[in-house]
Amino acid sequence: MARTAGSTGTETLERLQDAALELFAREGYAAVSMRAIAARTGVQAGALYKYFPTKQDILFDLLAGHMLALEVAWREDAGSELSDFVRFHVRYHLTRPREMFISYMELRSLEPENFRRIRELRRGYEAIPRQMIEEGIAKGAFNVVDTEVTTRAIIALLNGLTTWYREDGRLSLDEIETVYITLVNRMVGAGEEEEENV
Amino acid sequence: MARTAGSTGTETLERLQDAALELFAREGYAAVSMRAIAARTGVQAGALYKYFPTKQDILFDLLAGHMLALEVAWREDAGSELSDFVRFHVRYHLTRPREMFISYMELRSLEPENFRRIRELRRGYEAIPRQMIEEGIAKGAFNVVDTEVTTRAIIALLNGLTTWYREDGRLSLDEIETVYITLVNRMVGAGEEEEENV
DNA sequence: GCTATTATTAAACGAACGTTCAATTAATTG
DNA sequence: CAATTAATTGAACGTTCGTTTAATAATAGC
Repeated sequence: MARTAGSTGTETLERLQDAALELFAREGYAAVSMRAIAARTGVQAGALYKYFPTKQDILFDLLAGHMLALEVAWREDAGSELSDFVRFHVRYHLTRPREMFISYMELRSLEPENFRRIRELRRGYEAIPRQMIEEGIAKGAFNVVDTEVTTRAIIALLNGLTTWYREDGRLSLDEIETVYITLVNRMVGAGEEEEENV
Repeated sequence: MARTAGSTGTETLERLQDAALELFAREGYAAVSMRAIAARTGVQAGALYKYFPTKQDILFDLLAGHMLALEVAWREDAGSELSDFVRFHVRYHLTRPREMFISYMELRSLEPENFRRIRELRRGYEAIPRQMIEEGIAKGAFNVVDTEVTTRAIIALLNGLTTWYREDGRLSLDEIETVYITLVNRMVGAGEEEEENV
């Protein structure tokens, strides 16, 4: 019962977070035990508490980390068109399916205060397409029946990728990206006569 | 420790199923204890086992019951147009938000065999819009970039209602229904020049 | 009004849970 | 190479979990 040969804090932390991400995505937060996370990390359960004070903190850190990285990534190659956002969103999330999955599936597993904080980050991110849609309507470039429902529907469409996308599927990332851009453009009534310019 | 005055099996079963539905929807299957379900039902935990052999069976019965009722309801007022399906789907689910929520959120909580059975029911139901889209394309009434991605995206859009719809929201059922029909019509490229006929 | 039958309680089961902590070894520092 | 710090073990804590069961009160059938 002691320190393991070759162990370093940084590496164990990385394995721990990857283990938690994988297990939370596969089984759901509530169904995953600290012992299961520890086993996948390659340590005993007690060792996890060197890195996180509670199980809840593991989840919160994963979700907050994802949301912050997402915002940073967007700022790095932000575009001004709604199609730029769709392209970015699809590409970013399809290369991180587990993060995408838990960050909308496990909101309910957050304690109230943590929930509020993640919800705020999420609101900030979703404000991006929301504003693009509103501006497009204001400029007359878009044409929708109801701004609010359309906005929510588009966000739901994008997040819904989670429920059916499989990395080993026959569909390529490019293909999905292209189709989603077309779908969203149609939903907002963009172009109208030159719609298919993706 | 005995039978409670005025108790009947049928009524307790109904309360039990409603309690489980409410709690599973709010907290998630894994986070809900048999004792919590019992408390909301108004009995002790042991009494639940007169009605279901295991906790898993409560969930399975809820999901299977929902899927079967859904299919029956569709057969009762089935239409031939994709917009008929969208109208039906939105209306049926928005009046049953808890069932809608758990039946796509708690698939992961099903044991393998139960999962397969519910997935089959779900496949059967989703075959309805799938076929409508395929036929629309074959007839030249629809125009899409990729059938498979479009179909999945529409299903994801419909199921995504779950994530943002709140019964106390400002949006009426009719309003959401109308917008969703328009959105789906646009996604499949229906009409093209007379698109807004809902 | 007795007799089955039905519905429930209360207590108990072992297992698993999240978490704590003293002991111990590996790596790092000077 | 000794002293310090970092990382981990393994056992234990009290609690809660899903489930079982004997006892018992309320109802239904004849």
